[in-house]
Amino acid sequence: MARAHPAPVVTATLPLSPPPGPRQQRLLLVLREAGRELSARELHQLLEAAQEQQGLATVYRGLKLLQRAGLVRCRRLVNGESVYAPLERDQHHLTCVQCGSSEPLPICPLGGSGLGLTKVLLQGFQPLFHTFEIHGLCARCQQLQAPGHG
Amino acid sequence: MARAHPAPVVTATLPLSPPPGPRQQRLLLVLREAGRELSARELHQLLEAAQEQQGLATVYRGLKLLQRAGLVRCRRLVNGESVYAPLERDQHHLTCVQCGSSEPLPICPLGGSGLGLTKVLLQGFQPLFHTFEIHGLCARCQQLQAPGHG
DNA sequence: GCTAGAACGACAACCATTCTCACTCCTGAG
DNA sequence: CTCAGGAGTGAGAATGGTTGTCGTTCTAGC
Repeated sequence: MARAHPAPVVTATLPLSPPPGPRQQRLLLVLREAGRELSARELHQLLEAAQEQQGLATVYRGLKLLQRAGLVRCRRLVNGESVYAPLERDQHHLTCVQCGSSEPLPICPLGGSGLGLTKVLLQGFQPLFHTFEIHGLCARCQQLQAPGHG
Repeated sequence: MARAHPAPVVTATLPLSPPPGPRQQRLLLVLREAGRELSARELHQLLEAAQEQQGLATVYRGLKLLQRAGLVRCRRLVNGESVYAPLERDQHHLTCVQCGSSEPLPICPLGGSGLGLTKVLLQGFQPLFHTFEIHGLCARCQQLQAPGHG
């Protein structure tokens, strides 16, 4: 299965990248419908279940395109896995350095109103998305690590 | 080479973790003397050059201990490598999603005064360090990607 | 039908990190 | 001193997410 898609369908006003093809739009749709971040593998499996399978390499390629097009954001979990979400979902996390668990953090350092950064700071850099994460010890791991407990 | 170090030397007032042993103090010293973030492999090589070699696995173990002790921070580069720096070096970055290059960003979302977060937000979570990163396209990659150029 | 070019899928390769396990060193007891 | 127990370590294998390779398939144009 391979195609050189004839006509792009999305026409968002993006600053740089060409609009994604239909395969990438599928990826974006699945990401939007999922209530949470998805890894490439999960995305691959969900597409397979929906009988719209793409090869794993294609999923990775599509995610990279979507990222560069400013439609998808990405972060790395402690276990090395990358997880993806639509750009508009501005969600950050508390991550435990001990057990790797990750829970949502209901604040955004940029106020949720996009990137409030001056051009002076960016120096020609075109921002697409940002990641903010607080690393520390979750309540459970604090107890396990406390003296006089284990 | 193995040792069950008899007496800890560092006595910082840390909230949770026991103070690191001498091997971990070596790691921390090298990180502090280096003007930049170091990967585990670089750290391993620098120690070797200083005739204080530690096995790579030991370096990884020590970095994890230092991280949990609140003495070292860590972030992942685009290529999958983790780089480490002393906690007190509060430095964030602009990272290009295309070429992976990473340049310093002279701001901190928390104002550089440590973690300005309320306990309500943290919910029992013990913060150790934070990461903030803006992902986008560097000036070079914008030009290469612009229509009418390539 | 035929050619050129782009996208794709399957699978191999890559590489940072973690795991395993035998070994060394330290400590404490006799 | 000698011995046993335990923690820390080093070398190399194993793990696993991601990327590279390469032959195939599709579309467009003629």
